[in-house]
Amino acid sequence: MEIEKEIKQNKFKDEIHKLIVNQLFTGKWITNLIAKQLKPFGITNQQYNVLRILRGQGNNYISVNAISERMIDKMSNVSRLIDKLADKNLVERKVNKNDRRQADIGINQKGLDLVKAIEKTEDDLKSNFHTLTEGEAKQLNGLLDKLRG
Amino acid sequence: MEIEKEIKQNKFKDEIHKLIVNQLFTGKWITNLIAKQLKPFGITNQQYNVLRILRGQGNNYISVNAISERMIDKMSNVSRLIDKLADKNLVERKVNKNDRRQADIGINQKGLDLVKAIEKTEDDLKSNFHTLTEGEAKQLNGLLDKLRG
DNA sequence: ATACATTATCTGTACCTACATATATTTGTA
DNA sequence: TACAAATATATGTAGGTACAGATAATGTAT
Repeated sequence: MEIEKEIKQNKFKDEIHKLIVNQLFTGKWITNLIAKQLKPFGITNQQYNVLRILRGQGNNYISVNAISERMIDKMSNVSRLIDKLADKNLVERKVNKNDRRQADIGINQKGLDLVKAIEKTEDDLKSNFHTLTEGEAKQLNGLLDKLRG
Repeated sequence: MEIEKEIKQNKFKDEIHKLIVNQLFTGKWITNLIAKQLKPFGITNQQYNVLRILRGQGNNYISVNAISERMIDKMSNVSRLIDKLADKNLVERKVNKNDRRQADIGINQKGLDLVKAIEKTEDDLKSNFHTLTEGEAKQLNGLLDKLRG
């Protein structure tokens, strides 16, 4: 649906203003789709983002900082996200031997199993995105990259 | 910058997966730009969204529900946002005479002055978006609308 | 070796979000 | 008219965000 109808605004000052609103709205739309996907698994978007980052590291533990740098939302409070994941017994945390300030984090088997289970529902999520052709998706990716400069 | 570099991920499963991440990241990027713009004025993104909606209604008061329908983030808790705006003396709230369940909200002079002051900083915000031509912005808007179906 | 800056993480606080539930009022209907 | 359903808003709670500041360990310049 056109953004004008989504928020009942029939006129924008200019194309940039419309783009800002459209972009925010669409980001929110996707966030909500993912939240719904994750809800049955008792996990939040940010927690899932952390788990996937950790899985991407294989058996290596990585620092809180390294996780931050890889997150979609860099401003997430990773310390407390890790607390939550540790409470749920999905990740392990240990003090780095060379630098005792640093906490190294790794995903455990339970965490890996959870990510795998969630990934089985990926098709459901992706079905929301079949409105675009592969070419259009590429074009959109290019424009977003260009937008951010 | 390419999304791959922004989050240090060198490969996505497919174009859709990349698009999801890119879209979320870009939404967050804009949200943060706006938050920075608003910070000196002591107001949050959602509060600003409500104030602009109210200003768009001229001298008419509108219901909490009507505000929700016009918000970028429909899930915002408008009741409590209005509480905050009323505490800051930027809006007025009165019970609807025909339907006493309904709260009608309107912006006052102080609120209008604040919106006006913030709008004077719009050029700063927009300067972040000059990476795209007018045509590309239009194209991007079209793709976003199409994405959501 | 000591003092000072830097770095990595954690904690405190105010605000926002998502969802469930509560309260008050109005509407529809037997 | 009475009463259940629907509607409009408000509240409670768990989690997340943004930012400031605390804590502890490490690095560096003298």
